[in-house]
Amino acid sequence: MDVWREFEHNEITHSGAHYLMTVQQLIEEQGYARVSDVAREMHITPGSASIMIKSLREKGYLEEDRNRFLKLSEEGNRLAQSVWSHRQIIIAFLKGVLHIDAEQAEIDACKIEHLISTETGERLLLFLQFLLSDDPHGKAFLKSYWDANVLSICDLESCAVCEEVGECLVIRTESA
Amino acid sequence: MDVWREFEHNEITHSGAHYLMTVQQLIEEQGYARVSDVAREMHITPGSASIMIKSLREKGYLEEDRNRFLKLSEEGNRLAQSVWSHRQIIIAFLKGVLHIDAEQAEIDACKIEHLISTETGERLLLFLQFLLSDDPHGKAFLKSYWDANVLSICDLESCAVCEEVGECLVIRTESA
DNA sequence: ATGGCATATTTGATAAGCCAAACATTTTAT
DNA sequence: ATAAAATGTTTGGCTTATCAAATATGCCAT
Repeated sequence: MDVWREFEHNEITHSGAHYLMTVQQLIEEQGYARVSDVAREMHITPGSASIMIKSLREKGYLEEDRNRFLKLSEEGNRLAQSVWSHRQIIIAFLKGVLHIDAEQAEIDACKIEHLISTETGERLLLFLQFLLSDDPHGKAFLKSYWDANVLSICDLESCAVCEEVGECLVIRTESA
Repeated sequence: MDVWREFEHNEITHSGAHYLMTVQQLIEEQGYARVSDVAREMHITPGSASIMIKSLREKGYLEEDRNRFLKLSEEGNRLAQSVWSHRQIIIAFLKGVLHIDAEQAEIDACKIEHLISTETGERLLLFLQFLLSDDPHGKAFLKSYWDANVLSICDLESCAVCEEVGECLVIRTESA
Protein backbone atom coordinates (compact mmCIF):
# COMPACT_ATOMS: atom_id res chain seq x y z
CA MET A 1 0.00 0.00 0.00
CA ASP A 2 1.28 3.43 -0.91
CA VAL A 3 0.75 5.52 2.18
CA TRP A 4 1.04 8.78 0.26
CA ARG A 5 -1.97 7.89 -1.87
CA GLU A 6 -4.21 7.52 1.15
CA PHE A 7 -4.48 11.29 1.11
CA GLU A 8 -7.53 11.13 -1.13
CA HIS A 9 -9.16 8.12 0.47
CA ASN A 10 -11.11 9.69 3.28
CA GLU A 11 -14.59 9.19 4.55
CA ILE A 12 -15.41 12.67 3.30
CA THR A 13 -13.67 15.41 1.37
CA HIS A 14 -12.67 18.70 2.92
CA SER A 15 -15.29 20.45 0.87
CA GLY A 16 -17.98 17.93 1.73
CA ALA A 17 -17.29 18.19 5.44
CA HIS A 18 -17.76 21.94 5.27
CA TYR A 19 -21.05 21.63 3.45
CA LEU A 20 -22.31 19.34 6.19
CA MET A 21 -21.07 21.57 8.97
CA THR A 22 -22.60 24.60 7.30
CA VAL A 23 -25.99 22.91 7.07
CA GLN A 24 -25.80 22.03 10.74
CA GLN A 25 -24.70 25.52 11.69
CA LEU A 26 -27.45 27.18 9.66
CA ILE A 27 -30.12 25.00 11.22
CA GLU A 28 -28.82 25.88 14.65
CA GLU A 29 -28.60 29.57 13.89
CA GLN A 30 -31.65 30.25 11.77
CA GLY A 31 -33.65 27.08 12.06
CA TYR A 32 -33.37 25.96 8.45
CA ALA A 33 -30.96 25.55 5.54
CA ARG A 34 -31.69 25.65 1.83
CA VAL A 35 -29.30 25.38 -1.10
CA SER A 36 -29.00 29.14 -1.41
CA ASP A 37 -28.43 29.59 2.32
CA VAL A 38 -25.52 27.22 2.17
CA ALA A 39 -24.16 28.96 -0.93
CA ARG A 40 -24.41 32.37 0.70
CA GLU A 41 -22.83 31.20 3.92
CA MET A 42 -19.93 29.47 2.19
CA HIS A 43 -19.45 32.14 -0.47
CA ILE A 44 -19.84 29.80 -3.37
CA THR A 45 -22.26 30.09 -6.27
CA PRO A 46 -25.72 28.52 -5.99
CA GLY A 47 -24.85 26.35 -8.97
CA SER A 48 -21.87 24.80 -7.22
CA ALA A 49 -23.87 24.32 -4.05
CA SER A 50 -26.70 22.69 -5.95
CA ILE A 51 -24.39 20.14 -7.48
CA MET A 52 -22.44 19.35 -4.33
CA ILE A 53 -25.58 19.08 -2.23
CA LYS A 54 -27.14 16.73 -4.74
CA SER A 55 -24.06 14.57 -4.50
CA LEU A 56 -24.12 14.64 -0.68
CA ARG A 57 -27.78 13.65 -0.82
CA GLU A 58 -26.99 10.75 -3.10
CA LYS A 59 -24.26 9.64 -0.73
CA GLY A 60 -26.78 9.66 2.10
CA TYR A 61 -25.37 12.47 4.18
CA LEU A 62 -28.13 14.98 3.54
CA GLU A 63 -31.89 14.83 3.24
CA GLU A 64 -34.35 17.30 1.75
CA ASP A 65 -37.99 17.61 2.78
CA ARG A 66 -40.97 18.37 0.46
CA ASN A 67 -40.14 22.06 0.74
CA ARG A 68 -36.46 21.67 -0.06
CA PHE A 69 -35.24 22.32 3.42
CA LEU A 70 -32.08 20.43 4.14
CA LYS A 71 -31.10 18.42 7.14
CA LEU A 72 -28.35 16.02 8.02
CA SER A 73 -29.01 12.30 7.92
CA GLU A 74 -27.88 10.25 10.88
CA GLU A 75 -24.70 9.41 9.03
CA GLY A 76 -24.20 13.02 7.99
CA ASN A 77 -24.68 14.15 11.53
CA ARG A 78 -22.16 11.68 12.84
CA LEU A 79 -19.63 12.85 10.27
CA ALA A 80 -20.17 16.56 10.83
CA GLN A 81 -19.99 16.01 14.56
CA SER A 82 -16.78 14.09 14.25
CA VAL A 83 -15.07 16.63 12.02
CA TRP A 84 -16.23 19.51 14.17
CA SER A 85 -15.06 17.83 17.31
CA HIS A 86 -11.68 17.08 15.77
CA ARG A 87 -11.38 20.73 14.88
CA GLN A 88 -12.12 21.87 18.43
CA ILE A 89 -9.65 19.42 19.88
CA ILE A 90 -6.90 20.43 17.48
CA ILE A 91 -7.52 24.12 18.06
CA ALA A 92 -7.43 23.56 21.81
CA PHE A 93 -4.13 21.75 21.51
CA LEU A 94 -2.55 24.27 19.16
CA LYS A 95 -3.68 27.33 21.05
CA GLY A 96 -3.77 26.03 24.56
CA VAL A 97 -0.69 23.86 24.64
CA LEU A 98 1.57 24.98 21.81
CA HIS A 99 0.43 28.60 22.00
CA ILE A 100 -0.05 29.03 18.27
CA ASP A 101 -1.91 32.28 17.65
CA ALA A 102 -5.65 31.95 17.24
CA GLU A 103 -5.88 32.66 13.54
CA GLN A 104 -3.15 30.24 12.52
CA ALA A 105 -4.49 27.59 14.87
CA GLU A 106 -7.84 27.82 13.15
CA ILE A 107 -6.34 27.59 9.69
CA ASP A 108 -4.22 24.58 10.60
CA ALA A 109 -7.11 22.87 12.36
CA CYS A 110 -9.45 23.49 9.44
CA LYS A 111 -6.99 21.93 7.03
CA ILE A 112 -6.51 18.72 8.94
CA GLU A 113 -9.76 18.23 10.86
CA HIS A 114 -11.17 15.75 8.36
CA LEU A 115 -7.89 13.94 7.80
CA ILE A 116 -6.86 12.71 11.22
CA SER A 117 -8.05 9.28 12.26
CA THR A 118 -10.61 8.60 14.93
CA GLU A 119 -7.86 7.14 17.11
CA THR A 120 -5.77 10.27 16.88
CA GLY A 121 -8.78 12.42 17.71
CA GLU A 122 -9.66 10.26 20.70
CA ARG A 123 -6.13 10.14 22.02
CA LEU A 124 -5.60 13.85 21.61
CA LEU A 125 -8.75 14.41 23.61
CA LEU A 126 -7.56 12.06 26.35
CA PHE A 127 -4.26 13.90 26.40
CA LEU A 128 -5.92 17.28 26.83
CA GLN A 129 -8.30 15.90 29.43
CA PHE A 130 -5.39 14.69 31.44
CA LEU A 131 -3.71 18.06 31.25
CA LEU A 132 -6.83 19.56 32.81
CA SER A 133 -7.39 16.83 35.35
CA ASP A 134 -6.61 17.06 39.02
CA ASP A 135 -3.36 15.27 38.50
CA PRO A 136 -0.75 17.88 39.44
CA HIS A 137 1.83 16.66 36.93
CA GLY A 138 -0.06 18.18 34.04
CA LYS A 139 -0.08 21.68 35.40
CA ALA A 140 3.47 21.45 36.65
CA PHE A 141 4.59 20.26 33.27
CA LEU A 142 2.74 22.96 31.34
CA LYS A 143 4.05 25.73 33.54
CA SER A 144 7.56 24.43 33.35
CA TYR A 145 7.30 23.96 29.58
CA TRP A 146 5.96 27.43 28.96
CA ASP A 147 8.61 28.95 31.21
CA ALA A 148 11.33 27.10 29.37
CA ASN A 149 10.05 28.25 26.00
CA VAL A 150 9.54 31.87 26.89
CA LEU A 151 5.88 31.65 25.98
CA SER A 152 3.28 33.77 27.60
CA ILE A 153 2.10 31.95 30.66
CA CYS A 154 -1.62 31.65 30.94
CA ASP A 155 -3.52 31.57 34.16
CA LEU A 156 -4.10 27.90 34.57
CA GLU A 157 -7.46 28.45 36.16
CA SER A 158 -8.93 30.22 33.13
CA CYS A 159 -6.98 28.98 30.18
CA ALA A 160 -8.01 28.59 26.56
CA VAL A 161 -7.28 24.88 26.63
CA CYS A 162 -9.51 24.45 29.60
CA GLU A 163 -12.43 26.27 28.08
CA GLU A 164 -12.25 24.74 24.63
CA VAL A 165 -11.60 21.24 25.80
CA GLY A 166 -14.35 21.73 28.33
CA GLU A 167 -16.75 22.54 25.50
CA CYS A 168 -15.64 19.48 23.59
CA LEU A 169 -16.21 17.30 26.58
CA VAL A 170 -19.72 18.55 27.06
CA ILE A 171 -20.60 17.87 23.47
CA ARG A 172 -19.02 14.48 23.33
CA THR A 173 -20.71 13.50 26.55
CA GLU A 174 -24.07 14.67 25.26
CA SER A 175 -23.78 12.85 21.95
CA ALA A 176 -22.53 9.63 23.52
CA MET B 1 -11.39 35.36 4.29
CA ASP B 2 -12.99 31.95 4.19
CA VAL B 3 -10.81 29.75 6.34
CA TRP B 4 -12.18 26.57 4.82
CA ARG B 5 -10.98 27.57 1.37
CA GLU B 6 -7.40 27.85 2.56
CA PHE B 7 -7.26 24.08 2.24
CA GLU B 8 -6.08 24.36 -1.35
CA HIS B 9 -3.79 27.33 -0.89
CA ASN B 10 -0.60 25.71 0.20
CA GLU B 11 2.97 26.18 -0.80
CA ILE B 12 2.86 22.75 -2.40
CA THR B 13 0.31 20.04 -3.02
CA HIS B 14 0.39 16.69 -1.29
CA SER B 15 1.33 15.04 -4.54
CA GLY B 16 4.03 17.59 -5.31
CA ALA B 17 5.61 17.19 -1.90
CA HIS B 18 5.88 13.45 -2.44
CA TYR B 19 7.49 13.87 -5.82
CA LEU B 20 10.14 16.10 -4.26
CA MET B 21 10.74 13.75 -1.35
CA THR B 22 10.98 10.80 -3.71
CA VAL B 23 13.62 12.55 -5.81
CA GLN B 24 15.61 13.32 -2.69
CA GLN B 25 15.25 9.78 -1.41
CA LEU B 26 16.29 8.23 -4.72
CA ILE B 27 19.37 10.41 -4.94
CA GLU B 28 20.33 9.42 -1.41
CA GLU B 29 19.69 5.73 -2.04
CA GLN B 30 20.95 5.16 -5.57
CA GLY B 31 22.76 8.36 -6.40
CA TYR B 32 20.41 9.59 -9.12
CA ALA B 33 16.78 10.05 -10.06
CA ARG B 34 15.20 10.09 -13.50
CA VAL B 35 11.54 10.42 -14.47
CA SER B 36 11.12 6.67 -14.71
CA ASP B 37 12.82 6.07 -11.37
CA VAL B 38 10.39 8.40 -9.70
CA ALA B 39 7.46 6.74 -11.48
CA ARG B 40 8.58 3.28 -10.45
CA GLU B 41 9.19 4.31 -6.85
CA MET B 42 5.83 6.06 -6.50
CA HIS B 43 3.89 3.46 -8.49
CA ILE B 44 2.53 5.90 -11.00
CA THR B 45 2.83 5.74 -14.76
CA PRO B 46 5.83 7.37 -16.48
CA GLY B 47 3.38 9.62 -18.31
CA SER B 48 1.98 11.04 -15.11
CA ALA B 49 5.43 11.46 -13.66
CA SER B 50 6.63 13.20 -16.79
CA ILE B 51 3.85 15.76 -16.60
CA MET B 52 4.12 16.41 -12.87
CA ILE B 53 7.89 16.68 -13.00
CA LYS B 54 7.71 19.14 -15.85
CA SER B 55 5.35 21.23 -13.78
CA LEU B 56 7.61 21.05 -10.72
CA ARG B 57 10.53 22.09 -12.94
CA GLU B 58 8.56 25.05 -14.24
CA LYS B 59 7.73 26.05 -10.67
CA GLY B 60 11.43 25.98 -9.85
CA TYR B 61 11.48 23.07 -7.43
CA LEU B 62 13.34 20.63 -9.65
CA GLU B 63 16.22 20.86 -12.09
CA GLU B 64 17.35 18.49 -14.84
CA ASP B 65 20.88 18.19 -16.16
CA ARG B 66 21.93 17.57 -19.80
CA ASN B 67 21.39 13.87 -19.25
CA ARG B 68 17.95 14.22 -17.69
CA PHE B 69 19.02 13.43 -14.20
CA LEU B 70 16.87 15.23 -11.68
CA LYS B 71 17.83 17.13 -8.60
CA LEU B 72 16.10 19.45 -6.19
CA SER B 73 16.61 23.18 -6.52
CA GLU B 74 17.45 25.12 -3.39
CA GLU B 75 13.77 25.95 -3.01
CA GLY B 76 12.75 22.38 -3.69
CA ASN B 77 15.18 21.15 -1.14
CA ARG B 78 13.91 23.55 1.47
CA LEU B 79 10.35 22.41 0.81
CA ALA B 80 11.08 18.70 0.83
CA GLN B 81 13.11 19.12 3.98
CA SER B 82 10.33 21.02 5.66
CA VAL B 83 7.63 18.53 4.76
CA TRP B 84 9.79 15.59 5.74
CA SER B 85 10.68 17.16 9.03
CA HIS B 86 7.04 17.93 9.76
CA ARG B 87 6.25 14.30 9.12
CA GLN B 88 8.89 13.08 11.53
CA ILE B 89 7.75 15.45 14.22
CA ILE B 90 4.10 14.48 13.84
CA ILE B 91 4.91 10.79 13.86
CA ALA B 92 7.03 11.25 16.97
CA PHE B 93 4.19 13.03 18.70
CA LEU B 94 1.51 10.56 17.65
CA LYS B 95 3.51 7.46 18.43
CA GLY B 96 5.63 8.70 21.27
CA VAL B 97 3.18 10.81 23.20
CA LEU B 98 -0.31 9.75 22.17
CA HIS B 99 0.70 6.11 21.57
CA ILE B 100 -1.08 5.80 18.26
CA ASP B 101 0.04 2.61 16.56
CA ALA B 102 2.86 2.97 14.06
CA GLU B 103 0.88 2.37 10.89
CA GLN B 104 -1.92 4.78 11.73
CA ALA B 105 0.57 7.38 12.93
CA GLU B 106 2.29 7.23 9.57
CA ILE B 107 -0.94 7.54 7.63
CA ASP B 108 -2.09 10.50 9.69
CA ALA B 109 1.29 12.18 9.49
CA CYS B 110 1.50 11.67 5.75
CA LYS B 111 -1.89 13.28 5.26
CA ILE B 112 -1.14 16.42 7.18
CA GLU B 113 2.61 16.89 6.87
CA HIS B 114 2.35 19.47 4.08
CA LEU B 115 -0.65 21.25 5.60
CA ILE B 116 0.53 22.37 9.01
CA SER B 117 2.11 25.79 9.26
CA THR B 118 5.75 26.44 9.96
CA GLU B 119 4.78 27.80 13.37
CA THR B 120 2.93 24.65 14.31
CA GLY B 121 5.85 22.52 13.16
CA GLU B 122 8.32 24.59 15.15
CA ARG B 123 6.20 24.64 18.27
CA LEU B 124 5.53 20.94 18.15
CA LEU B 125 9.24 20.36 17.92
CA LEU B 126 9.89 22.63 20.91
CA PHE B 127 7.21 20.75 22.81
CA LEU B 128 8.80 17.39 22.11
CA GLN B 129 12.25 18.73 22.87
CA PHE B 130 11.04 19.86 26.24
CA LEU B 131 9.57 16.46 26.97
CA LEU B 132 13.02 14.98 26.38
CA SER B 133 14.95 17.66 28.19
CA ASP B 134 16.46 17.32 31.64
CA ASP B 135 13.51 19.09 33.14
CA PRO B 136 11.91 16.43 35.36
CA HIS B 137 8.37 17.69 34.84
CA GLY B 138 8.19 16.28 31.34
CA LYS B 139 8.98 12.72 32.36
CA ALA B 140 6.84 12.90 35.45
CA PHE B 141 3.96 14.16 33.38
CA LEU B 142 4.30 11.51 30.68
CA LYS B 143 4.51 8.70 33.17
CA SER B 144 1.55 9.96 35.07
CA TYR B 145 -0.41 10.53 31.86
CA TRP B 146 0.26 7.09 30.50
CA ASP B 147 -0.59 5.50 33.84
CA ALA B 148 -3.85 7.37 33.98
CA ASN B 149 -4.80 6.30 30.48
CA VAL B 150 -3.85 2.66 30.84
CA LEU B 151 -1.41 2.89 28.01
CA SER B 152 1.66 0.78 27.78
CA ILE B 153 4.41 2.56 29.56
CA CYS B 154 7.59 2.90 27.62
CA ASP B 155 11.02 2.91 29.14
CA LEU B 156 11.75 6.59 29.18
CA GLU B 157 15.41 6.03 28.45
CA SER B 158 14.77 4.32 25.12
CA CYS B 159 11.46 5.62 23.93
CA ALA B 160 10.18 6.13 20.43
CA VAL B 161 9.67 9.82 21.01
CA CYS B 162 13.24 10.18 22.11
CA GLU B 163 14.68 8.42 19.11
CA GLU B 164 12.56 10.05 16.46
CA VAL B 165 12.75 13.50 17.89
CA GLY B 166 16.45 12.98 18.35
CA GLU B 167 16.75 12.26 14.61
CA CYS B 168 14.76 15.36 13.78
CA LEU B 169 16.97 17.48 15.94
CA VAL B 170 20.11 16.26 14.28
CA ILE B 171 18.74 17.02 10.85
CA ARG B 172 17.40 20.41 11.73
CA THR B 173 20.64 21.34 13.41
CA GLU B 174 22.62 20.24 10.38
CA SER B 175 20.47 22.13 7.92
CA ALA B 176 20.33 25.31 10.01
C1' DA C 1 23.48 0.77 -39.50
C1' DT C 2 19.53 -1.55 -38.10
C1' DG C 3 16.69 -4.05 -34.67
C1' DG C 4 15.40 -3.97 -30.04
C1' DC C 5 14.94 -2.02 -25.38
C1' DA C 6 14.73 1.54 -22.03
C1' DT C 7 13.25 5.90 -21.35
C1' DA C 8 10.52 10.09 -22.12
C1' DT C 9 6.64 12.66 -23.87
C1' DT C 10 2.18 13.45 -25.85
C1' DT C 11 -2.69 12.68 -26.33
C1' DG C 12 -7.30 11.76 -24.89
C1' DA C 13 -9.99 10.31 -20.94
C1' DT C 14 -11.63 10.58 -16.12
C1' DA C 15 -12.97 12.68 -11.51
C1' DA C 16 -13.67 16.44 -8.13
C1' DG C 17 -15.01 20.97 -7.33
C1' DC C 18 -15.21 25.30 -8.47
C1' DC C 19 -17.08 29.43 -11.79
C1' DA C 20 -20.28 32.08 -14.94
C1' DA C 21 -24.24 32.36 -17.25
C1' DA C 22 -28.53 30.66 -18.97
C1' DC C 23 -32.66 28.69 -17.80
C1' DA C 24 -36.54 26.95 -14.83
C1' DT C 25 -39.30 27.11 -10.99
C1' DT C 26 -41.35 28.88 -6.87
C1' DT C 27 -42.62 32.56 -3.79
C1' DT C 28 -44.06 37.10 -2.76
C1' DA C 29 -46.23 41.49 -3.43
C1' DT C 30 -49.24 44.29 -5.51
C1' DA D 1 -53.55 37.27 -11.33
C1' DT D 2 -49.58 38.74 -12.93
C1' DA D 3 -44.99 40.95 -12.61
C1' DA D 4 -40.85 40.84 -10.01
C1' DA D 5 -37.73 38.65 -6.99
C1' DA D 6 -35.78 34.75 -4.99
C1' DT D 7 -34.40 30.25 -5.44
C1' DG D 8 -32.80 26.06 -7.81
C1' DT D 9 -30.73 23.52 -11.76
C1' DT D 10 -28.22 22.86 -15.93
C1' DT D 11 -24.53 23.62 -19.11
C1' DG D 12 -19.94 24.46 -20.54
C1' DG D 13 -15.45 25.73 -19.02
C1' DC D 14 -11.30 25.48 -15.92
C1' DT D 15 -7.63 23.10 -12.95
C1' DT D 16 -5.13 19.22 -10.84
C1' DA D 17 -3.63 14.73 -11.00
C1' DT D 18 -4.21 10.49 -12.37
C1' DC D 19 -4.59 6.55 -16.27
C1' DA D 20 -3.85 4.04 -20.83
C1' DA D 21 -2.05 3.99 -25.06
C1' DA D 22 0.48 5.92 -28.85
C1' DT D 23 4.55 8.03 -30.18
C1' DA D 24 9.30 9.72 -29.99
C1' DT D 25 14.11 9.62 -28.59
C1' DG D 26 18.24 7.65 -27.45
C1' DC D 27 21.42 3.75 -26.57
C1' DC D 28 23.55 -0.67 -27.31
C1' DA D 29 24.73 -4.75 -29.55
C1' DT D 30 25.33 -7.32 -33.24
